[in-house]
Amino acid sequence: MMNLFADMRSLVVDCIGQMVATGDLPQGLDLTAVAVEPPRDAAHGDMATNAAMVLAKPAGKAPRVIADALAALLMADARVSAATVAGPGFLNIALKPHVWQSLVRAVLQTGADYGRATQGTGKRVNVEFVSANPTGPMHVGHVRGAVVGDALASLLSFAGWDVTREYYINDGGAQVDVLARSAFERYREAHGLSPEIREGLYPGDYLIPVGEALKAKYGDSLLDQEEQVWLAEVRDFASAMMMDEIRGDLALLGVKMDVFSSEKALYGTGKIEAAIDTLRNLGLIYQGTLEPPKGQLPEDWEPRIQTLFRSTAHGDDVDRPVQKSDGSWTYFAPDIAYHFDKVQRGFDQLIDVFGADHGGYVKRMKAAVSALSQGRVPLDIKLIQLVKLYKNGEPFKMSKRAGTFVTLRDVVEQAGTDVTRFMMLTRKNDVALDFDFDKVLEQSKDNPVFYVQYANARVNSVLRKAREAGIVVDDAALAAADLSLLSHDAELGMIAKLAEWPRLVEIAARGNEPHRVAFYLYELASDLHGLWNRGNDDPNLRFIQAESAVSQAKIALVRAVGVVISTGLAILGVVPVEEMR
RNA sequence: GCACCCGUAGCUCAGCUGGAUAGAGCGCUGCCCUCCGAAGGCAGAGGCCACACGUUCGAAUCGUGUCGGGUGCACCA
Repeated sequence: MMNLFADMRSLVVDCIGQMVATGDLPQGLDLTAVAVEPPRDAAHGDMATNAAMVLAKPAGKAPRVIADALAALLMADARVSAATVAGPGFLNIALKPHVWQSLVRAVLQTGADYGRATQGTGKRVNVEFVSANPTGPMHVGHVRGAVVGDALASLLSFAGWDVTREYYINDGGAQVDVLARSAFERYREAHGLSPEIREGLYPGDYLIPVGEALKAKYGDSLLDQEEQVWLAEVRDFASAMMMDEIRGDLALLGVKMDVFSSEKALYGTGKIEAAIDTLRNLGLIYQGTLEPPKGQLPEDWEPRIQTLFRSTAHGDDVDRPVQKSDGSWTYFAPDIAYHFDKVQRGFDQLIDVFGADHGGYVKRMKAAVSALSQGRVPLDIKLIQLVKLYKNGEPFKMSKRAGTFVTLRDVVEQAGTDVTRFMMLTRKNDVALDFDFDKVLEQSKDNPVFYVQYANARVNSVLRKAREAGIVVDDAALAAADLSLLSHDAELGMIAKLAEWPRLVEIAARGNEPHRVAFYLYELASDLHGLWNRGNDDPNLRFIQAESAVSQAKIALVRAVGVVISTGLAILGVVPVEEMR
């Protein structure tokens, strides 16, 4: 796969090897810190390496001495046009134009696979995200986590990982009982009785259809029964309906899960016991009493003997209870079992996408996975910060349907799937994000979604115009074009941006940071808009020229940009538009 | 009180394993359509990268501490 930065790094490493062979450098050097990167300032050349500075100390030589020798060796390579030493020992490398030009051909030939990385090849990763309680429709808070999780999964897949998208249904706790009671009131309502939506129940209108469905199924047979009679059935019925609702919400966002795992399904199977026993066999389970929390003491605090997990042995601040004093499991216990299950399914890496309010949960979860996998499986937890909604500059927080919160459906119906998804990725996950309904629909540079889409539309516009002019612009013809005609600095600069794509994918995938893709696409779009407009001043830079061969070369570049935009947008789950309107 | 996250231009934010003169958008100034979409582009002004020490050839980036802001803190999920 075409990755110029990786190629040049290999070259640098080869040259270092030669210097070792000739005795100019000692053997056994650690080369992991040797990097080949785009220089911050384009005037410095095409690529820069820190090799001489990194190796200076272990080699016991001045960086510039190493750099000079390295430069001479690099110059012998057919791809290198210049290798100059600068500053404290940077080695700036300039590539011959044909190297850049051939990259365009490679992009056109590999198409949507250009930039695909191999760092995850042969490895399996599980990305757990959303995991909303099945007690109502998804709300704004879930949207960002859903998009980030889904885009991250796509990104990792593009980086070679075998990815499983997974949803953990929290259907085992007290809140599904609350759901059942709330639904029961709607069931009474369906029978013409006035519902008593007491404090603590879910008031949203979305439960009205659940009440009606209960009536359709059970008639009036549950009406005068005690709670203990109907609770379990109504709970299962209502949460199943809510999961259908949630699946619909996910579909609206374009998210497809591979696996839904149920918390409730863990109970009674012995899985929780097995997970805890595994920890016990490691000597990490004991009976004990926790210290009271520092600071203001809860009023009803009293020391209690509980079953504790020695999470402090794996980096946590305090040990955590897995069983309450009455012997029942805490929420943490099935979570341990669930993660144990994921470990046993053979994943090489686990990722959890949680809301920022779960920050206090991170250390204990990592401790559990570390213990259960004997340190084999890393768990990365991405905490997703809040989304603040605005409309007409005012905070926007009520929904017609749900009453107390804005639903995912509210957002997607107003902003559209593509806009919503892209906007959710315009911040890194641990920073709060403002989402302004007016701004995201605005057609201006201020709106990154529009800006990137506009660039893609311009690519298509050029292809369309070229066809009208009788120029052959299918990918095969463009790949066969005489790309040596792309010799202008502006064009070579555009290619350099395309060359960054594989590198960007690697960096983003390594850090589990899909937002980097969105930022890259914005920069790529900016470069294209810039190149486009330079045709105003310099007719030689216009894409469609009098000579067909010249046009083909220039259009090949434009098309290559379009390929990368499409590929990047696909990772984000955004459909590229062909034409603005 | 403790833990985690954040603190970069007037505003909203990028900044990968430490690298050369710290970037983008908005806003502000001034330019560019006889030209493939100006829904764009170019240029300019605007910074003690919260602060202080430390590590190093080199720190916005790593470490420690301080100050601001947010979030979470016993058998709740």
